[in-house]
Amino acid sequence: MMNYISMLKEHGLKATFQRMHILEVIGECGHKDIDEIYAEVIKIHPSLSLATIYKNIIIMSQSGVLSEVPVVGKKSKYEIAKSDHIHLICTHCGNIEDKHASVDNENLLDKLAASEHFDLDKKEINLYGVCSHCQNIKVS
Amino acid sequence: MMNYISMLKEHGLKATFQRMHILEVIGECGHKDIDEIYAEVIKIHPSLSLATIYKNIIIMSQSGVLSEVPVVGKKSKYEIAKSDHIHLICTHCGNIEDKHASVDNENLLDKLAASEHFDLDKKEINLYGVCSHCQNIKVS
DNA sequence: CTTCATGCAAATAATTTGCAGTAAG
DNA sequence: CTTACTGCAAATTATTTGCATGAAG
Repeated sequence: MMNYISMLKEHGLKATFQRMHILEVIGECGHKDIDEIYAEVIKIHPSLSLATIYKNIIIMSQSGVLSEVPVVGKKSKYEIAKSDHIHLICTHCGNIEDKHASVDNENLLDKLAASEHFDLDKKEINLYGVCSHCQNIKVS
Repeated sequence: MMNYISMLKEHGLKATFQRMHILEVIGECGHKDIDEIYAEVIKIHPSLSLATIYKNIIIMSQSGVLSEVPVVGKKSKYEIAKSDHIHLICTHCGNIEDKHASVDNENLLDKLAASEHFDLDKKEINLYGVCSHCQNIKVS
């Protein structure tokens, strides 16, 4: 269980109930877009406005509390910021699963960037396909 | 020089002047978003409407003529569809450069997907950072 | 206290749609 | 010819903003 209060304060943001609720939803549900986050959050905090969601998703992404996962053909999803990893994105159900990259793999990308004199900040590896769960649904 | 006419027909789309102009702009300029594509296209075809750009970007992406490159914090860019490759995305100037992945690297991702019983369709590897060009600008 | 965050409503921007007219095959 | 495509304007959806109020530190 993460401590969202200190996470926010370390990034210079006040720990409001609204932010806590947004982080709790994202922390539990994984990768969700703005509308999904809003739909979940108002269940536990009905008066929270959509404008506040927008403002906070933006400021928390910029300050490094959240990270944005842009997805082909969909609205961006958001997750609690963490070390680089691979997203397995199901193009059938839209579900996203995290996979931590092998060191070998990361090194290759680091080397590529270094050889290009590219000051690498973030590696985004998104794998699109159909998850095993959806393959079963399709068959039946 | 690619043949956009046959490219469109192979995907079941009529080869209109509008589509040809959109493809020419994307082919020459590389990765551009909707607004940039529109701004370029009306230079050579002033009557082409923004709605037509939208309709065509969508249908050409769905049919596999174009592919969408979603970018953190920005509107998606579009490129002529080609084999999987790595994008070096400069977070300073926004420029995107293509790099073809080493076979070693691709295999690792293939294996990861296979071990998860994930029916892999598209590998998206986006490297975000500052390109060598922008590093020089920042220093000066 | 003092500053920053919220919530509303209103403004703006982005995208989609319907449909009559046109062009492609 | 026939079907698909375009362009316009209108509708819809998405996102941002200003400002008075309220909460956090």
